[in-house]
Amino acid sequence: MPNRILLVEDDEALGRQVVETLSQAGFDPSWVRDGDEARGLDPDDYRVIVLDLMLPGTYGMDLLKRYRVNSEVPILILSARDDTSDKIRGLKLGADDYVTKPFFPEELIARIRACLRRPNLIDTQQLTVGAIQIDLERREVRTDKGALSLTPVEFEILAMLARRKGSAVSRDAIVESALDSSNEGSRRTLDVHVSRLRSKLGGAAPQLETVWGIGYRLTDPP
Amino acid sequence: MPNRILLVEDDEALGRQVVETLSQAGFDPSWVRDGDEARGLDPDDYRVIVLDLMLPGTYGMDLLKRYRVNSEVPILILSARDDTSDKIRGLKLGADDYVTKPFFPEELIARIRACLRRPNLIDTQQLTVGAIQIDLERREVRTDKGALSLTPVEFEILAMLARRKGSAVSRDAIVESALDSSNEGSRRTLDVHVSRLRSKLGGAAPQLETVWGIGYRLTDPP
DNA sequence: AGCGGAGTTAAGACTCGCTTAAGGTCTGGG
DNA sequence: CCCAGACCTTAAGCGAGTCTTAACTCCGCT
Repeated sequence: MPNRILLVEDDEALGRQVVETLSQAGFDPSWVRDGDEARGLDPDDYRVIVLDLMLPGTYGMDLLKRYRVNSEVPILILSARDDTSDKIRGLKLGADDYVTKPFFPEELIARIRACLRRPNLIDTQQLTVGAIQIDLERREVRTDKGALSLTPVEFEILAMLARRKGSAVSRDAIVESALDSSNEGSRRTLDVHVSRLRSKLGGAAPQLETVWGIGYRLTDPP
Repeated sequence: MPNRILLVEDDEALGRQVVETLSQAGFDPSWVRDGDEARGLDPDDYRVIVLDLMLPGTYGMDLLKRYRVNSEVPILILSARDDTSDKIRGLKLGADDYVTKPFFPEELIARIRACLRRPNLIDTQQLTVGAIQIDLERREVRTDKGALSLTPVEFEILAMLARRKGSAVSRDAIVESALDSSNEGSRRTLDVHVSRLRSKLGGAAPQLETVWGIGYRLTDPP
């Protein structure tokens, strides 16, 4: 029972994906599809609870309150990007962290690990990679030298790499997420953006590594 | 009589839903379907009044005024999403808070509880961002140079940014919350309002930052 | 060496946002 | 009933910021 995680998620596809990711990461996920079913469970049977706020039947918020009455288990909520009010209410009601949909599985894992490490913390959507700090909420990037002014494309590229910190990301994936997907023109375009990104990153530039034949990778310095 | 709530709502389905939610939450709701009927009741018999502004017969606004003449009971109004002007008028006439339709039952409950907790305060929230002070109840904005006279749209924009102080807010989100959503015409309209807002903000204008390609952000000065 | 992927630079096209000015609508007063 | 004022919207011009393309150079692998 060391790594039991409860996932409350009604979306079939997303649920399956998360369960698989969790398994691969060494967790032992239980997946419950609706709030009414989740209501009967004992939250203390789990190390972390991942809760989608948009649920049929018992609403997620309701469940959150219910669990918090007599349990201190870390609760991580999933919410839609622009539903700020829900996030706020969720955190006020005792959630420990939130992840905004859509998210990369790696991001969720990282947050869960963070929950386990230091129960009851964190509130801001910040990614840190070495000297690079990315505030997704403010849409701002800073290094030890201060804030950078990045263009939208540069920001997207960096954020994407940071979310998958440490893993190599293919050029195609980056192009698809950060550039106008309609454009399948020159394959040198990404190079240009990365080039400028590096020059703006200054001393932190070496963290943005080229993975030859694949794409790029953003890593912590040794 | 501890938790009597008066609900004035003409929509059958919505009314039923709210009544049920209120009951489950431990309140004792009375449901009246139209304004004329509600007019005869004594507002002080209730702890909170939930009032739909769109009513047949006596208009909701009328009822609101009438109640406010000789009662301090907290009044919470329901209004349609884009009916900003109604909300504004309602608050000016002494409503304590508003909930925008459609809403989650939990949200309504939370607001009612808030009303009970701090009678007549709810929307007294003052938002402060650097030198800018926003009084949501008085609908007044002041900077270190004194009070500003903002138009409804300008106020809405500023309030929205202030509620999400520090985060970048998309143009779409601002337009949706502050402008008539029916209008999807010129996308330059927001620019004009922001421009005028900045000039009225004077020295505090730099706090209203442009986030290129995204929207705007209101921040504390460093 | 040779090949192809990656980096750099500069130029042009394009998008985005700010401003000013000109209708248009609504409201309250005369 | 009309007028004046306040407000919102639309339009158009401008400047600045950003993206893409192309051409060339550089680098790593075989």
